[in-house]
Amino acid sequence: MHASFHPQDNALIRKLESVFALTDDERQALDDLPLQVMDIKADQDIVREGDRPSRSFTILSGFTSTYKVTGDGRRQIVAFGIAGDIPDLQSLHLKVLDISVATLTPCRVGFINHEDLWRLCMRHPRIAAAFWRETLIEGAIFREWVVNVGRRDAYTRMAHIFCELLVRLKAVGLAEGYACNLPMTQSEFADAIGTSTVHVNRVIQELRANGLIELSGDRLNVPDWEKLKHAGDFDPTYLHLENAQAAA
Amino acid sequence: MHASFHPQDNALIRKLESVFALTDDERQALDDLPLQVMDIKADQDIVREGDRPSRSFTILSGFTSTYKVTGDGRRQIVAFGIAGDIPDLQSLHLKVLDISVATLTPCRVGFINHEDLWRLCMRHPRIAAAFWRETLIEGAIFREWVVNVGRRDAYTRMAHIFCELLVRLKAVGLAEGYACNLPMTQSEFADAIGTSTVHVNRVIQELRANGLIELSGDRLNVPDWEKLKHAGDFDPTYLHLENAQAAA
DNA sequence: CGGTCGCTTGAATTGCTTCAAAACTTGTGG
DNA sequence: CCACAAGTTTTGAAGCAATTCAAGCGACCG
Repeated sequence: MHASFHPQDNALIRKLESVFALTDDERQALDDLPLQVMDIKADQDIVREGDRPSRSFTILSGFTSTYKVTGDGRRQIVAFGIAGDIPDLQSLHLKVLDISVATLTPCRVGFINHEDLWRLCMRHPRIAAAFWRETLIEGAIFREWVVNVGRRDAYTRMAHIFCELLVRLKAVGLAEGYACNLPMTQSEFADAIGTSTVHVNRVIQELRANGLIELSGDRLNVPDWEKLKHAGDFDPTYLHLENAQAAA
Repeated sequence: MHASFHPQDNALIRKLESVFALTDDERQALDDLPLQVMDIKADQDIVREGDRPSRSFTILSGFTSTYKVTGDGRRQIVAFGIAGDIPDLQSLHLKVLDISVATLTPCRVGFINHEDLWRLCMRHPRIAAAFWRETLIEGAIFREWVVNVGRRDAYTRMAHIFCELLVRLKAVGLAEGYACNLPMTQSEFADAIGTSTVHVNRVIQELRANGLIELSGDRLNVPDWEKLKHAGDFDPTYLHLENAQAAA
């Protein structure tokens, strides 16, 4: 374990605590969970499609992308990972990974052996249920992305992604009001919304010109949340957040 | 419960049995699971976005579509349901439904109270794990659909969907060789691959002209599986089938 | 200070949409 | 058993959203 890491830095535990009140027993079990903490630089694959991992990892800090590559080499990002997420939790049940996960920024991640995860789930059914629930929410986000890419134009799609990221970051305390850090490049956004980089650029400029976003460098600010929500056809229900005001 | 229904008709139990060998105890618990069997005619919503169901349902026979509708009324189908599936199992953990499920054909479905499902999961952790696993595979399919809609052209997309449906139907014994029943209309396929109905029609004709599919009425036949797989950029890994030959 | 990476702009091209209408299929009631 | 209605498939033509290619600009970094 990394010398300077303490359980209270674990965004995953903080997230679980926000869903339901942990008993002392559960809290202890989570604190005791062996975590191999590792710092990874930006633009590195953490796991790759085809891997058969014996452990999963939680994001302690930083941003990741979950992606697949088509036969002719086109990349599609299917999810962004933020602090508290376990992007490859599925590998606990599904032996072969069908996705790759890469860092978008330098990341601190905590690897957890599947063996330890299993033990935790068996002894603490409510924690098992919470993990299951997390994977179900992840699934709900995938569904919304299918809709986004399948039935919305590029302008709406881009606005939708901004909405989703802001709300998710808010929910884990990584947004200040209607502003947050977004380290993705336009080319990464393009791979997420299924368009070309050039078109993402034009659409972002349009959003800017319409006063819906202020985006410079890594910083996003949303001057009029209701307008952006409307432009992005965004309804946060699918994120299944408990504290609904985070989704306001 | 419907008079003429017997547990051995339950495609869900057959599917679980194909994943791992059930103990007598588990088998008994599944057979005893109270199931409210219902026959539903074609093109009916079974559950709707926004519902807060106290039960889930398994498809005993027939086909369903899982869909969402955008603000401007465009429909996107995010999944097709076949016998053995539990399209709204997520509602066990997520109170508000973020999707609607409709019948594509007349369907026989079995409703299971969440209460009973919870009891089953608590007493039989391996069954709970199998259900969790099913939802994870569903998630893997959503991811592949994001890639399909985001990064493949309409011709490839259509071929991909045919591949996926054939393999899934094969896995539950609903295909004969490389042929199966596909009751979806071209307009439903369009909503699944995120294009217009007109374009689906042209693409299907192209697939036909290239000898990749024979499709008439509800019947699909694939004369050259390898060619269709290649045309659809299809790799069945993401379906996570245990008996790999089903995916050959 | 030169090289790499990300952002921006313009112009030509294209895959797909939209609109419109005809041909075919299926189910229903007289 | 035929006739009609309703839904589905097919075809053509015009239009557009987004792509591709190409080049210039700016910022950061070794």
